[in-house]
Amino acid sequence: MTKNILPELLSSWEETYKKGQLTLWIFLALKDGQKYVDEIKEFIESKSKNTISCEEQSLYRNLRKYQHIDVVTFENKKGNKGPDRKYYFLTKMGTELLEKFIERNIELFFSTEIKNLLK
Amino acid sequence: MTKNILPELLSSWEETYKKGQLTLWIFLALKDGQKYVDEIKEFIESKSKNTISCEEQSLYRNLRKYQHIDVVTFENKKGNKGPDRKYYFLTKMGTELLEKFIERNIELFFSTEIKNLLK
DNA sequence: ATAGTATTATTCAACTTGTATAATACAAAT
DNA sequence: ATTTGTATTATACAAGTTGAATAATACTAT
Repeated sequence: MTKNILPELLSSWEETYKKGQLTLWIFLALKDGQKYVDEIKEFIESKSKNTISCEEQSLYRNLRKYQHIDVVTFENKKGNKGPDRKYYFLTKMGTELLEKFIERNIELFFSTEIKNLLK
Repeated sequence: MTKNILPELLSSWEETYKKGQLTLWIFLALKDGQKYVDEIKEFIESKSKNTISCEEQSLYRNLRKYQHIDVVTFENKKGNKGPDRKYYFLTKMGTELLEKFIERNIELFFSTEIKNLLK
């Protein structure tokens, strides 16, 4: 009786696949409207139908990186509890960056040829 | 006069974004029919409209990895010149793996919600 | 012999995520 | 005043991938 290793393979593949997509998801979340970390996480997981999950640490790291290069910035707001929340949003450059990225990949996202490959 | 760093940001982002997608592209290439490395490379670059480029070394490494776990295998064939070419194709498990991956991500690929986000 | 094609292997740099751990800050409840 | 819970920042390591460079091998055709 041989062990079925497909589920392991699949999850390890998906873990790798996810890498690098997080930035796109974060940007989409912020394009949708300013959000703080918890909301970004929730946005990504629900919109991706739980295909993309992410640790908050990854979000913080990612957001910090893009703050440093003036792609993302934030605004303090009071939450229900605890200290102020940082509501992140895209800067002008961030918006342009996202647009350029989408523009460059639009064929990839929507091409019927790709769809056929996936069928 | 400030330097426009958008192109740099974009290409560095895309480099990261690409990581992890290569496996999917290789599998799609092999699903399309058995191919040797040069053909796989050409397939990926043309089908992705040059959005995804890849070094042959990456293909070899990737293929080797999946050979070891019985997801990909090959068949020797003579080329026009040089030594035999290895024509790679998916094993039964490889085919199942690809199907499971697509099945799990199908909503992500085709969801109209995602499309709207990208608009 | 020589040149060209195809493959395998190793190493380093660069990057990202997951995970763990720790520290800080502040608000509200007790 | 102390404790609890929330939100954030920081650091470090493991694991994984690609790009790039380099080297070696094998085989064919000229």
